[in-house]
Amino acid sequence: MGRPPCCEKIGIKKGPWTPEEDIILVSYIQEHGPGNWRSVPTNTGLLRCSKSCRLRWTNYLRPGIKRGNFTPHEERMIIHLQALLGNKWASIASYLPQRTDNDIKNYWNTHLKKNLNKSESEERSVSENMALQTSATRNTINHRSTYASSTENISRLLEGSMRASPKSSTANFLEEKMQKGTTNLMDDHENQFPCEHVQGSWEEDQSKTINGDDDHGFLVHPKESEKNVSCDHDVQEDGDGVDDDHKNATPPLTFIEKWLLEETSTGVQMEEMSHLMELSNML
DNA sequence: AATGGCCCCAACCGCGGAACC
DNA sequence: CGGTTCCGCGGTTGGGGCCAT
Repeated sequence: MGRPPCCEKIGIKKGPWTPEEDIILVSYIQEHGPGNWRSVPTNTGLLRCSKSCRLRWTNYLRPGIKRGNFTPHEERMIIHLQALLGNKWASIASYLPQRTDNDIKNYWNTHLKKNLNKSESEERSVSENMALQTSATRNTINHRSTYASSTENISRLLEGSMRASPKSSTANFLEEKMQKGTTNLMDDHENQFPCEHVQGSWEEDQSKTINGDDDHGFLVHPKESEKNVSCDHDVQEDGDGVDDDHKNATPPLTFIEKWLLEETSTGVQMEEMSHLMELSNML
């Protein structure tokens, strides 16, 4: 006999998650920590399969997720990493720990791939840098509100829920939750996951990060992360990039890591980029 | 105001490898 | 060791929102 079945197929709810379900899931994970997804639907009473719970958590509810526009720096990183790694979204996401693989995949499919194809067909001689600048400009003009954190994210969900429907008992419960201080849910969360962007024990193999601001985010590859876990801040909107700790990181850096370090501190020149691409092809 | 088309993204599906018994 | 299930990943899609007409 192997493991017992994940979940009953019958009676499983599909489709968008409601704020109530989100709260139930978050509350449960706060208490028990992520993992053992099979037991989540059973213990919470959620009519969702374990897979759906895991997906909802990792792609949406997990602390430290940055939502909204991708910065030009993130865009560059994705383009580079995609060129180097292919469609290994999970691997790419490990270099952008505030973003989920799903987010990156979506962004690639809806924005970057389109832009790259377009610029390729229009004029192959025009540098990629130009295309990126155009894209970055569009980004700043056509910006959407950025979810600063999952806290705000859930707050929004809850607010929407309150407005949309007369107060149910669940809604009252949720509102109570929200009114207890500044979203106690996430305060508690902060206690349980003191470093939001570091997933720590619940996903040991996830990358641990040390962040700069949007344009200068700094990160450490998973394999080096244990030494460099830092919990000094939430999702940052300021800071200026590489700090001394990282410069002093002793383990040998991979090619990509080296490039990322260079990239974050100096910006990428197109010649360097093409050179790097050549190098990576040779590897 | 109504309608249709397009865009975007959250969520689902299916697969492969890992884990468990 | 083989069978069964879990977990994570990449690809795909459904539907809501936005915009032009």
